[in-house]
Amino acid sequence: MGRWEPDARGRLARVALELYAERGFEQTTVEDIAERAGVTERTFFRHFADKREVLFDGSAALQHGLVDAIASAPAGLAPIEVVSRAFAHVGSLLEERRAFAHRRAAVIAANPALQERELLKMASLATAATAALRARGVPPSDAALAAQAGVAVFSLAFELWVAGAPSDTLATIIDATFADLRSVTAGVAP
Amino acid sequence: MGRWEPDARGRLARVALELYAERGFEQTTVEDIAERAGVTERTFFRHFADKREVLFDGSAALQHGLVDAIASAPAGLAPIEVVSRAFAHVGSLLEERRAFAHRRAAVIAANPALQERELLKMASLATAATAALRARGVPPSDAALAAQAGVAVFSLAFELWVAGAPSDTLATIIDATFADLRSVTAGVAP
DNA sequence: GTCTATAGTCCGATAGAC
DNA sequence: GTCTATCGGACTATAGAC
Repeated sequence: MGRWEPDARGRLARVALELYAERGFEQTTVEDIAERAGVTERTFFRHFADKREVLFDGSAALQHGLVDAIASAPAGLAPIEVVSRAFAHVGSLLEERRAFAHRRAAVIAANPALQERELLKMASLATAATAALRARGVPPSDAALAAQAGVAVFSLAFELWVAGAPSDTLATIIDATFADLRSVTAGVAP
Repeated sequence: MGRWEPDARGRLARVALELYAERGFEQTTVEDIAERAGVTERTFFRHFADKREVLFDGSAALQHGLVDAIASAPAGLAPIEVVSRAFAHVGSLLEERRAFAHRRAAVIAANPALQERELLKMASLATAATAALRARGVPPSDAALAAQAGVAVFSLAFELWVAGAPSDTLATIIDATFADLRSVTAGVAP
């Protein structure tokens, strides 16, 4: 057995969410997190660039899932349809972590500094989606608009999912929200 | 004549943009800004909540302009049309501060921490637009989608404006981008 | 206007895994 | 030996408290 407990990174991420939920983000110091995870403050900062980033450890995987789904969509689909299917796929991935996603969303909703970081991750998602669409041959401005629209729909659908009945799946809500967006941008009542 | 030079707030905002442009956001301390503006560090934090906020002093006025434009739009317009006109109006306001807006955009583009704050302001704009639409009787989910779509279009159009030819006005680009969004979400090539 | 807690960086040292 | 993860301490700037 080694000198240290394994998976310091995972422990830090779990403990941070716990403490942010218990006493709030600002009332929690990095030292508190490190202590409960059984490491030093210094170790926290080696794994995470700052105090917020610890809540966004899964966002790179999510982005990869989205990009892969866009890249592997059937040829000939309209860009908005590609994006719609890709986000629905990502939504189904999140469904498996429903309890975690809800707890995390509550913590983020309670603090503007964390919302800022979440918005940055969403913007990064949009940039990655734009690039993936362009790689399929979609013209730059179409790609950017489809990607931005997709992120807007995803964010809204995620809110509805968290607030709504447990019976509705995220993927279903995403599909419905894309349909609503089409009606709204067409200028007619859904 | 008073004991202090007037408009410390305005001086701080101008000096901060200057210094962030000269040597970068992170390489500038609040003390640097306060010193060049002829006040103490303490005074800076009395006017601005943090080092980033000093670049977003005009965002409340922008939000009011948007909300007013939504509230005063002709009755009977489709929500997306209300939003489109309101953002075009806001765009025409920015046109008068073109040089400033471009310098500010360059500084923000150079630093992720500033991008985060900008994204939060955009999210706040979307929330305010959603509320203004609901006040007109637009159903909640339509209002949120139209507002989010509007912010996405505005952000994209702003980027194009900054990157593009000086002859194109922001309002014109916004109108064109809204038209593109309609095509893209309808699933056809623009 | 002063004082202080906390975030975040930089340096080097150490201990296990391969 | 090399690579990687930990720890310790000193240090600056932000931001809030008094």
